[in-house]
Amino acid sequence: MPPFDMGRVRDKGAAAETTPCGACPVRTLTVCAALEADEVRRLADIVQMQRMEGNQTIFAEGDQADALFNVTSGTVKLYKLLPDGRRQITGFLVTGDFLGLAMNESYAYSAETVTPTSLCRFPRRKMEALLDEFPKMQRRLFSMASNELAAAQDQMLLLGRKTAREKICSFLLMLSQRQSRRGHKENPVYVPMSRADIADYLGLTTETVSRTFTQLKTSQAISLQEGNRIQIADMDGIYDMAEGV
Amino acid sequence: MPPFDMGRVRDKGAAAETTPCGACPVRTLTVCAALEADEVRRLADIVQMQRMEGNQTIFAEGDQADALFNVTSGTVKLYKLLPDGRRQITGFLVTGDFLGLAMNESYAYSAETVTPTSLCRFPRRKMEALLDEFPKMQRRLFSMASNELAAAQDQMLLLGRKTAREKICSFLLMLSQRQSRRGHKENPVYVPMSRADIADYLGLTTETVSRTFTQLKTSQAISLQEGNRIQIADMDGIYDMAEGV
DNA sequence: CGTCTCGTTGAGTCCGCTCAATTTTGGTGG
DNA sequence: CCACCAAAATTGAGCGGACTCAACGAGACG
Repeated sequence: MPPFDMGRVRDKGAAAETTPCGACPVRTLTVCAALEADEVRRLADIVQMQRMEGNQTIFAEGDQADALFNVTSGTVKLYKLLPDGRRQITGFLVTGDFLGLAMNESYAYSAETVTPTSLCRFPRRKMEALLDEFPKMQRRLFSMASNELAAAQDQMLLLGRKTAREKICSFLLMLSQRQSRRGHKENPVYVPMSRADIADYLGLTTETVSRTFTQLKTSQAISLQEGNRIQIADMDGIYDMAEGV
Repeated sequence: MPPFDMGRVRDKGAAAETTPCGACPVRTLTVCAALEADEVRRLADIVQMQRMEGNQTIFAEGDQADALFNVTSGTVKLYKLLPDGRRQITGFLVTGDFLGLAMNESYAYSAETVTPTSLCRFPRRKMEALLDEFPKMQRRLFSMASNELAAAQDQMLLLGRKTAREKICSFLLMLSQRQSRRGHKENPVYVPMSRADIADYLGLTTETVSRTFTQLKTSQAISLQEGNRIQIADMDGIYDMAEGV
């Protein structure tokens, strides 16, 4: 056992922690991709690596927003709560995603890890100073925010107008497309989150999520595999069902 | 009748069209607020004023995105459609709001006027060139995108987890707060959009919207006034109902 | 005055929810 | 390696809130 174990022991890419950004394996996926070598070094000066287990709170809605994050591995969920405990998950972040786009002085949502996760932590003030220096980075961040906004609108369409089956199919396709954009195969789809998380993301209950998976399984459209993976057998069918065709 | 009637006749602030930006009455509300006088002049060089009646299409989802807009008066709705015609309105824009935050090469949603509307139209390429020149403006736009993102998350909570009554109450409060932020009274609330638009914004049907208004009216929480105005009689009660308390 | 659109109201249905009971999974210790 | 337990997922039964379908009323407009 090492003298300190902030979780680094299980990180195969631990080199990233000693040379924080230059050797970062996910740099091309994220904000940092916009930067030159010397700019990356400036970023490395202010960044702190952070590793967390699953189901840990990163920050809570209303907390003073004094840091931004970049997810370098793992999955994170963002959510908002109603006073009586009803929860809406507004997004799942994966490797390369930026955490902290929507915030003023305080965070507008809570963030929790789903799986064990590595984060780059940027103190907010220093980050803002850096943004003023590097318009390219600012631009990149703006473009990411634009994409987020477009995704948010898709999600509104889903929540407001789609049936349970359409929601589940859309969800599977979203995960599939996301992992293929990240350079993985589109199939099988890795689904690390619980039924409860899926339900709170899609505006359903865990029972309905479960029943809908069963239906899709029975109709041979998908098959559940080990390790939280789902094989989409009938990709075209799922596509059509996602839009109600 | 004037020789040309692109709608200007009904615009009391028609001066804005002759000195496009310098004299713009809503400049402090929007992107342009970030700019110096000489920068505003540069912006004025590329802007076109545009006036439209109600229920006109500004652009459609999938159209090539070659312009951005600023709403200088009136109300605009943004929406997405499913193949079978189901519609989700993702937002209502009013005076000072920026139109075109979420887009790549093509628009991610359709935009239609609700009431007669004035727009500043910015050709996209020229706008992008200007953004590179004026980081302040870029920054302002980023900050607006952040706010939009936070609002989108609130809307997801509403769509995914709130009941019909909670949705209607939240909607009224949103309109009330928006108009008080614009310097108007918080009450009565101006509601220019149809029941169908409200329904498609809240993920309900027109019948349910109508029934819920009737309930709130019956319970003395609100009263409908002439001119599409709604008086919130029990502001605290509506607040509580908006969050299910 | 007739027509058309929009909003309201009523009656009945259904999809997804609630409540409850199993079954399965994954982690722990013997 | 297996037994045990708690947590998660699945399945069942019945209910209810919002939907569908339909009728009716109220303005707006020609």
